[in-house]
Amino acid sequence: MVQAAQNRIANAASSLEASLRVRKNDEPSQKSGANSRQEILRAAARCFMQHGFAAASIDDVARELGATKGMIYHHFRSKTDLFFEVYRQGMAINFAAIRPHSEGESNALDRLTLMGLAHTIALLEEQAFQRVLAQGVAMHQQGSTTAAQREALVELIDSRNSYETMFRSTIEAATKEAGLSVNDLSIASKSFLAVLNSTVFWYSPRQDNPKAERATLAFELVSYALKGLGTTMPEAANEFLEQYENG
Amino acid sequence: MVQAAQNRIANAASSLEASLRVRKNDEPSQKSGANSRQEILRAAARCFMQHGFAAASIDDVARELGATKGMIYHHFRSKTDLFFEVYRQGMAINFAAIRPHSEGESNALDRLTLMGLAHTIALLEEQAFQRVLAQGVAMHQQGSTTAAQREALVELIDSRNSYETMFRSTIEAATKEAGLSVNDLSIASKSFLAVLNSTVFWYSPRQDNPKAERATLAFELVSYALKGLGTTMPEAANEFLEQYENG
DNA sequence: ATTGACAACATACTCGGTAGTATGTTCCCA
DNA sequence: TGGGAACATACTACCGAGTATGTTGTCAAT
Repeated sequence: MVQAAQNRIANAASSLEASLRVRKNDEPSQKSGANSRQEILRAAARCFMQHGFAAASIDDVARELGATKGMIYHHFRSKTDLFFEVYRQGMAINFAAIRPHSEGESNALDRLTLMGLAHTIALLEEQAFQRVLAQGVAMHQQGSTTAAQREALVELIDSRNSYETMFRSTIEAATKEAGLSVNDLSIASKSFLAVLNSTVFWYSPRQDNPKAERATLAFELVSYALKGLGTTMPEAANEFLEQYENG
Repeated sequence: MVQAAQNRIANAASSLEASLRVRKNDEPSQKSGANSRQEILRAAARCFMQHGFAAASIDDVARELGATKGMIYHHFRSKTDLFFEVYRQGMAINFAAIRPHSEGESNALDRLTLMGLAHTIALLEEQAFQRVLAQGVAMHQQGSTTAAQREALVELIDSRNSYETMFRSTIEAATKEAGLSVNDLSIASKSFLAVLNSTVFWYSPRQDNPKAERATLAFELVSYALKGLGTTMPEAANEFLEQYENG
């Protein structure tokens, strides 16, 4: 089941990239088409970020698009479904960011470092989606009415757990390989991610050079998180960040 | 202005302790009196924690107390005011927890460690209030109607900033005294607190021995946070935790 | 070219929930 | 005994989710 959830998330990720590519190649003001769904998701992410799920209204999202409720409800069954899709997309972005580095042939510490850097940069580049993830799904445990919503809910929770497990097992491997000072693996994993995720609450992008700023911020955070595990930043980090700033 | 805010927060803290003491000495089922205000705050904190500010209704809070709206609005002007008071109380709890250790005559690293431990334990003991703090006040920036509310808002923000500054300056002092590996002081402070605060999102108390569990959890978290700064837990931690578990 | 059918919205409406208020009611205390 | 504190009850007004229906463009078949 977790694997199925991951596959669906991965599909959502690739369809996201596809639609983004389509939008670039199409006419600039193409209003119709399947990418309107993507615009809704982005606008919804901003609204949910600003006001929270309950306080954000469907009309707010529509207004941000210069549209009306009818459009939203043409693409999504309910406000809850819309929120879940935003959440899925956020998770898909994160999975797409770290997966390439979770299976590299290098050692575990390098993998962990690159995963952390990629995670943090994805966080900084998609703040809106990430703050929706930070809001969590706990609130919806109470009042998910339909069966499909409950199903979607456990899928999101599975996906989030699977994501954290990827970090935890990499930390575990690195602990064995490099002899880190990890006492409680669960607490260490939570703390590691907490450091990286903390940016969404206080980072506001500067104007001059966003890419360089994100790179240095990610470096500082991952450096702190690694020191918390009892190790230091490996050389592989510099290579990755240079590639990011140029690519 | 910041100092004034701190004083008012401190007053709220001592009045909290006073009312708690009063409740213990009074008859067990004393319904009337000034402590009903405290019960409202505790119930409101639980509701705001579970559903978030917007989704939690005044009737929910009243129902949790076996009362009705009229009682709530007899003590608080509006839902926003109630939230602000919960927030103030949460900050007051935190200030009361760490202040004794922020002015001890020991070295900066000891002070930082004890502040971190006290902060984390206060977090674990008052989850409801702390999750309200985590929700933040950003949402209310938009729609604070009355002038008094806007004033209260900046006071809360000042208070929060003042709290973080206490940690930041202690980290700065410890960096100079003990030569920590802190590059960016601001990022280090944010990360330090992020590790300690992360518990509110995933900690759920066990039944057997809550005090011991909190002590070990706080130890692990502060240990991680200190390693992130490039140092290790000093001996003063053990003394503090033993005193906590017995006192 | 015409028609019909469907997608992609906009408009107008219903309806339940909730913040806030206005008005009792009870009890205590001066 | 009367006045106010500490509530409960009853009511209003509004906002927002969801729905029902109208409108427009497009495309495909005939």
